[in-house]
Amino acid sequence: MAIYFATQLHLCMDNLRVRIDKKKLEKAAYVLKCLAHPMRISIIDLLEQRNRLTVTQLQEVLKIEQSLLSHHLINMRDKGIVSTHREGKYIYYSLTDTTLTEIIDLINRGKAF
Amino acid sequence: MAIYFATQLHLCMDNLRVRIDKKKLEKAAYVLKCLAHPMRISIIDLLEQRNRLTVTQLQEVLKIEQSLLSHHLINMRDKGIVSTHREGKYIYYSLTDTTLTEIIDLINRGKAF
DNA sequence: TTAATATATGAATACATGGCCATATATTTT
DNA sequence: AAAATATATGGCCATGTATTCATATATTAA
Repeated sequence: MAIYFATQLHLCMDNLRVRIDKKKLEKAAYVLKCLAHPMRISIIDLLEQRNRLTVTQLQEVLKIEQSLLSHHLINMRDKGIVSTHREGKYIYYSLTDTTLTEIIDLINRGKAF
Repeated sequence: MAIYFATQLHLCMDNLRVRIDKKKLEKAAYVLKCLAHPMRISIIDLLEQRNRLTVTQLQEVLKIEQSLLSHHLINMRDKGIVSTHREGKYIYYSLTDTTLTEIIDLINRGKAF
């Protein structure tokens, strides 16, 4: 009876598969890990409002230490979430993908959040 | 000149604010942290397909060690991402919020991922 | 009641991350 | 050229996370 049930479970799972391939799973986890921080979510929210901001401008709004902000920004840049553009002594940061703002919007509405 | 520019930046940032309140930021980061793992993304993908699955069923598809899967599931349950329901010796896991599947869908389409 | 199955828990360990500080580099202003 | 400004980097430490292993608990089957 136990064997029967187990077999049944087994059969029943035969056509169930993870639909996302391994590479994409890893990339997604990698990027989500980067989203998963209050400060970085804030940065995304700010960049959504202004398109591009310098480190100093972000620092002014976020009120955090310069090097900490820099670490966060470079983390985000390394993961392809933001891109940079230098203009004189300023470096402008902007979002690379609107998917992120959609995720933030979802978060703002979701029950789980 | 430098002072003028700095002042200008300052003024320009006056009406820029993070639009998400602190509590929500923290909750979002907390939940996203939980999404940010290949195994847990896979679990969400599977639960989206079947509505509810036992640990054994998940284990069979994911081919990972029992206690590791258990740790992941309990992590997800603690964060309100999944809920459980016991039936005899089986414990069924299911998703609590469709926001998550929307996020997974976004991930599947987004450039950044 | 004993054995088997399903699931959870806890300790141990390795590794990653966040935050802080000091310092380096690039650019501009004086 | 020197000082000031904007940004990045690297070391350090504390804390968090993933994984494994051993063991515990709950339920059902024998």
